[in-house]
Amino acid sequence: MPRAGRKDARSKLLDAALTVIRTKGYSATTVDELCAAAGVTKGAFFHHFRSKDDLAVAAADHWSQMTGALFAAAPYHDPADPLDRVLGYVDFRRALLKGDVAGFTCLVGTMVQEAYETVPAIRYACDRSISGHAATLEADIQAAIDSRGLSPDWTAQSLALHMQAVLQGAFILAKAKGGAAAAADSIDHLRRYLELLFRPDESRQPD
Amino acid sequence: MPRAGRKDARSKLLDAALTVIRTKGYSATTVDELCAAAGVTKGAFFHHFRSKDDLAVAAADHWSQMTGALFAAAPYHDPADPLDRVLGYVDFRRALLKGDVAGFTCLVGTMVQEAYETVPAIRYACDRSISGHAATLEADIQAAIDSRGLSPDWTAQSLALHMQAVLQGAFILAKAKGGAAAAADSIDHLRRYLELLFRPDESRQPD
DNA sequence: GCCAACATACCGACTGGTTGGTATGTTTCG
DNA sequence: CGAAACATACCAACCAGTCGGTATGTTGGC
Repeated sequence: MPRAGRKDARSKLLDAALTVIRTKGYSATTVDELCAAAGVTKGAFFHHFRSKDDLAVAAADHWSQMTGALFAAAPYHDPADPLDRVLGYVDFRRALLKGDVAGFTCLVGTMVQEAYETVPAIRYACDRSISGHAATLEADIQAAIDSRGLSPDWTAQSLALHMQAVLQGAFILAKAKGGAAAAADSIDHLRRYLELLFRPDESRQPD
Repeated sequence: MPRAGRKDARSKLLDAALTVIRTKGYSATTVDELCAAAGVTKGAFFHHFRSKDDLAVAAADHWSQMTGALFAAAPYHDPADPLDRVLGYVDFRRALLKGDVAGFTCLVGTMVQEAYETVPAIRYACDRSISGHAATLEADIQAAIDSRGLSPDWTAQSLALHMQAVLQGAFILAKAKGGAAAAADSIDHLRRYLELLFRPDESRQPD
């Protein structure tokens, strides 16, 4: 166990991986670069990870933990109405679109694009991260369905995944356009969709 | 000018780039690999392209041309009601989700994720491709707005881009899950959103 | 009609730097 | 001490890009 308080090489490498890989992509990121960004040597890298791909899997799991803690502590869980919790989640995601593009985009969305076919272990880790995060929304979505007596022809799970798809697509727009504006617009459309699904009357526009 | 009928090295390299890069990602794709897939030599590669990045830009433009022709010739332009044309586009995109994941995912969405920060020229080319394609939907969306006398607080352009975001996000889901099912569900949600936006009455579910 | 001059398309061996990974110390801590 | 946590030195494979050369037109002057 490393000394508490001071970060060990493994943690520094994982933290460095989050920023470097989100900036340059996975394949273009070299082990030396990762070591330099983390302030450790190559020996430390291969002491903690068997290979670069092995670090990618660990980084995806680390990402799941970091984001899991962030969303678990976020205030959107507070409202009594489950729909407000779901909409609060969307608002929370939208509010995260600040600063550099690399700062708010998704590690696993980036990595799975490059490695889905060539490195199955990375694909599995990214799927775990995305699907696991989506699953945290399912209960609130289902409660919103039940509270309004709806019986839709879609599932809470598919809507939760769709929300992730919109976010991932918004990140691609942000990368292509070099800014968050289009991504924010897309998240606004997602919010509007949820309003229309669950509050068709109130959200109808006047003639 | 190359002999008509026989493909020249440049075209073969661009065609090979579409499949290889979509399968392995841009950075992980080597020039030698591209040459092997195209059946040409390295000399031919650097005769036609100054660098690997130069080919990426040309491949993005080639992608725009190929997909532009595909969508221009598609039957979703036929309906008289502009909303039906927009919905027809979504149905057409959904119907394209067949075969291998690499076969239906997007070249420029893949490339921009890796190169948005490091190679500006590639980012511009990918933005041109995505935004140019989205622009082909704007007129129909605007006509659908006008035909129903709506005055929404969103623009036709933002909705067209949102549709691209959903598609790009759906591709990421497909890559993470190793199949098209989740992507198809997401596109279904996009279609439902459009129905709710433009036909709130008819698409209301019965109590 | 003919040939020199030039242009385009392509070939493939070669290079110099880079990359993931290894082998072998050294330090730190219980 | 002994093992885990690093550090240093090194390597073989690989990779983008180069370069001299060939084959096949194309153009223009006489």
